[in-house]
Amino acid sequence: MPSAKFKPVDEQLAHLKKGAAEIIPESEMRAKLEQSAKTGKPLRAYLGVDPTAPDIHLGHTVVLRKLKHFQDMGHTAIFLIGDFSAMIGDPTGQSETRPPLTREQVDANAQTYLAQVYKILDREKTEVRYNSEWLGKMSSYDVVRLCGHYRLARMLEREDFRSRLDKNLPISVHELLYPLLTAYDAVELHSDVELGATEQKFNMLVHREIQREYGQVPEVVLTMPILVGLDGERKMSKSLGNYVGITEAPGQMFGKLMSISDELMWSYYDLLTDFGPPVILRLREEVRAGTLHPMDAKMQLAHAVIAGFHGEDAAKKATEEFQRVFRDRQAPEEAPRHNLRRGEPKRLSVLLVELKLATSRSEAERLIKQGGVELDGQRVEDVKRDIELSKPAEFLLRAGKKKFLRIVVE
RNA sequence: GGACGGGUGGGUGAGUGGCUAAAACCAGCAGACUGUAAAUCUGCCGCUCCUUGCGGGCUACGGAGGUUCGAAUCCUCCCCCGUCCA
Repeated sequence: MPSAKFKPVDEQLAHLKKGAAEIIPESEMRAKLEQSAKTGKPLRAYLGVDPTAPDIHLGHTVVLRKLKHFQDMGHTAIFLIGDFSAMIGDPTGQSETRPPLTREQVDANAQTYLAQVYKILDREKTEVRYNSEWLGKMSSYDVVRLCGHYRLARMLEREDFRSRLDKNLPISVHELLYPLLTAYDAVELHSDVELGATEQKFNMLVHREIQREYGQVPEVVLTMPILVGLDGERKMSKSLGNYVGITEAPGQMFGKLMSISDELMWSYYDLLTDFGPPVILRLREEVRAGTLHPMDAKMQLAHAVIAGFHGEDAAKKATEEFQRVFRDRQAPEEAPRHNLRRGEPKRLSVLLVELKLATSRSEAERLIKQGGVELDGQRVEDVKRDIELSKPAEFLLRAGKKKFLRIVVE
């Protein structure tokens, strides 16, 4: 007899599968959902993060959004901050040993993280835990005992370890501990489901086995694909500069999202919006058939993503602004203002540098030569153009496609 | 500790005495085109000065010296990185 508390199992499962790379094993996921429906007991789903980077970008939100799905369906979402394990360093995907973080770095990162996480998760319903709570208390004996539950050969099955071993690259012994310690998180949390990016798959599979060793029913592992960055090639990451930060201004986000390739937008639809698979499929069909312009599809995507972080109004405004500036090539509604004092006429190229619209005078002149500078909508042709600053005036300065400044001479 | 290989512009990476501000590719920027800041094409892509020119000056090939009319290129010492051996 299904509880009124939860939606039908099939519906839940379909929702959870959206965008997911793998559910391991899917049959157990279904069984757990059925069990929970029967008993009225929510599932405990958790996501563990290493607070290694202070800022969250869209790439991180993929898996957070999945956790939110569990939350929305009435299950318990646990956000686990790996403050202890981060000090050890996850070897995943690292070609070399990562330097451990200090306590201070970890704490600071954790705080910024949480503040941003609540843009997606419901603060009231989220159980936040820190794994130092239990890992910090373990004795050497406890650790040794934990290690006794896993075999070296199994550990070395992991691709990263294997390839490093093959290539004679160093593997620190403590790196082997990482999956085991985080496995203990799963034990401690009595988790039913663990979420993670595909690169976490190995770790999470170890977690299952350790849970079994500790007499628990193993969790189901749900992996999400890695979000490809704006360049369309590499994973989204801050260090590669191909990211959209979730605290960025709506206009900024819109522009960045519009700059992704037409092909990439479909995976963004999948991983970053709540559009259902049938809807996305239909959009895709329409674009292919030529009845929907790819630009429109992309604007809709940008709108949806931005609405999630900044609200419907801001998203709408960003959309209109984009159309105005880039599609219709008009001046933005509100360009940032900049006041200038009256004075001697000034060389435009010098002014551009002072206003930080160009980094050097050479660059400023280059920009003018290439026709990238406009004054009140008039392209500037003359590199030696001087700007009159002797009396009060106001004009709109445009440098390149994206930079506008309303200059006020007082 | 030993042997060998290597350090070039934001990145990869060519260049082994002048024609090299330094190939090529990527990234970045601009223009054109498109109802996109997609795609594509073209151009630009160290700094600076002016008379904006296939113009002048300065800075640049790990660091410091040296050889030379002239060095990223040759020599000396130093620093750093990688691979293999112990």
